[in-house]
Amino acid sequence: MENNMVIYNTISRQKEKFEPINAPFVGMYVCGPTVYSDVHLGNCRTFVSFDLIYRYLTHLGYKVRYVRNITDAGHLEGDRDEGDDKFAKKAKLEKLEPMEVVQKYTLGFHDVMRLFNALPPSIEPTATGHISEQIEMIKQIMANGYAYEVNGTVYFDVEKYSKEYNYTILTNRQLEDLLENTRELSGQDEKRGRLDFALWIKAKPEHLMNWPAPWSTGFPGWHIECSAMSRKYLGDHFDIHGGGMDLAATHHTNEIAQSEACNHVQPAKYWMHTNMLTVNGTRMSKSLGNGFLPAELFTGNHPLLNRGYSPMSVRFFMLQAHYRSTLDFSNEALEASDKGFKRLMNAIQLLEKLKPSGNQSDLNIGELSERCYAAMNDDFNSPVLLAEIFEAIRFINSVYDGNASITANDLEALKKLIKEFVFDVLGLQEETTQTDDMGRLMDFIIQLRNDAKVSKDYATSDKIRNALIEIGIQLKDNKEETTWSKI
RNA sequence: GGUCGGGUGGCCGAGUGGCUAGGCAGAGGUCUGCAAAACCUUUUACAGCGGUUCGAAUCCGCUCUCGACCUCCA
Repeated sequence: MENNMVIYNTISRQKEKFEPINAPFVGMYVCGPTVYSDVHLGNCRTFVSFDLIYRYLTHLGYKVRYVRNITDAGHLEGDRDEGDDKFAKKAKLEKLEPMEVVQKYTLGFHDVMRLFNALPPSIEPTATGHISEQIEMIKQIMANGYAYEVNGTVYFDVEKYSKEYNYTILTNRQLEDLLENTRELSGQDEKRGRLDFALWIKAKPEHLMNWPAPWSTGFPGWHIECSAMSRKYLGDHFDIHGGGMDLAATHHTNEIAQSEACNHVQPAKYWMHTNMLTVNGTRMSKSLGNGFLPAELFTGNHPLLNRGYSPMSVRFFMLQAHYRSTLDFSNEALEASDKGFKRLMNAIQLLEKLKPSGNQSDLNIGELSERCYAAMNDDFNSPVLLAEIFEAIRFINSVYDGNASITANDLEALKKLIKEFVFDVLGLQEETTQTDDMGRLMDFIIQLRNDAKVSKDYATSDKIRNALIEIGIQLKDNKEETTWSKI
C-alpha cells in the first residue's frame, strides 16, 4: 500500500511518514465518550475528525480496524477515592439504574453520530463488557512489579515505572515539576506516590456497579479500560491511538504507562490528538457550562444562535478547519459554512447535468486529483482539500454556464473525483429529501410559472416565485431551464 | 508557577523564506421582465519591536496578548 502520507505524532511532536506496522491492515483506537450525559458539540468534533481519518485511510485501500470504546463505568466524579462514579451519581439524580443511564446516552450518542454521517467504528467495546480483561491486565502489571494493593484498591506505581520508562513522553513535562505541582497526599491517602493512580477501586457498600476481583469487590479505574480494550482488539502494539487533546496529559499518559508496564512495549506507533472546539475563544466543556448540545444547534434554540443549522452544514464547518487547530464557534462562522456547503452541493447537482463540450478541458483534472491527495496526505488537511474542491466548483459552474469546456473523459473523471472526496472521504451528503413525486410537482409548478412569463403575466409568475420562497424553495433561472433547491 | 500551542484582511480559517489557499461578507459587471441563483473582476492581511537574509507574514530574539493542559472533560 504505497502512500506519501505524513501524520503528526504527538510523541515526537512532528509529522512522520505513515508506515503501518502490518500493511494493508491498520489498527486505530479512539477514546470514545463517557456516556453519563449528552455529548456536546466539542465531543462531536473529535469523532468527526477521526471519522475523516478513518474514511481517508479506508479510501486509500487500508483495511482499518477502528475501535472506539464506550466508557460506561469506572469514571470517577471529581477526585479519586471519594464516593460514586459518574454513572451512579447520575442514576441517583435521574432515579434510574446506572445501566439505564448508560443506555440512554449511548443511544443518544449514536443518533448524533448518524446525523453527522460519522461511520460506525468496526468495534465499539464497552468497559463493563471487558472487566475480566481489565482484571487480567492489572494482574500482569502487578506481577511485573508496577502496581500494589492497599486495602482492596490497586494503584499504579509511577515512581517505579519512571525508573525504567519515560512517564511524561507524551507531554514532555518534567517529572519533578509534576510532583511539585501535584497536591499533597492527604492523611487518609493510601497511595505511596502523589502521581500514583488507581487501577482497581474497592467499592463502598452503597456503590451500585461493582464486580468481584482478587483484591476486592469493586470497579476498574478509568485508564485501565482503554488499555485493556485496545490490547484485546488491536494487540500490544498497534498503529494509531487517538483522542481529544485534553486526554493527552492524564489519560493517555497513564494508558502508555499501563500498557508498557504490562506488555513492555509502547501501545501505539502514532498518537493523534484533535484540538478543541471553542466558544468566544474558550474551550467548550461540560464543566464550564458553555457546551452546545447538537439538538440546540439543529433547532437554533440557543442564545448565541440566530437560527438552526443542519448537521451537514456543521460537519462542513468542522472540516473547514484542520483537526489540530482550535475552531471557534459562532453564529457568523456557521452562517458562512452553511452557505459554502450549499454552494458545494448545488454545484454537485449541476455536475450530474453537465454535458461534455470542446476538444479539451479548461481544467486539468489529473492535476486537481493530485492536489486533493496531496492535501489529505499532509496530515489529513481537509481545509486545503476543500479549497481544491472549490476550484472545481467554480469550473463546474463555468461549464454549466457555457464559459468553459470539458471532454467526456474528463467529465467522468471529475464526477468520480468529486464523489470520492466529497461523499466518501469528507463524509458530506445531500440533505434534500427530494422524492420523485416532489420533483414532478415542482416540474409542474415551474411549467405554470413559465407559461405566465411567456404571456408576460409577471404578477402571476412572481406570485409563484414568492410563494415558494415562503415555504423554503428557491427557483433558479438559467438560460435554458429553471431549477430549484431548498433554502 | 510549570508544559505546550496560538495571535493572518469585516468574520471563519489554510499556508509559508520570493510565485502571496478557500468559504462567507463588501464593491463593480454579465445574465434577467425584475430579482434570486450562477459566472467574471475586485478592495481590506499576516500582534509589536529588533535581528538574520538579495528577499520574511514565514527563521531567530525580545515584548505584548490569547488559549489549552497540569483536577473530571473529546
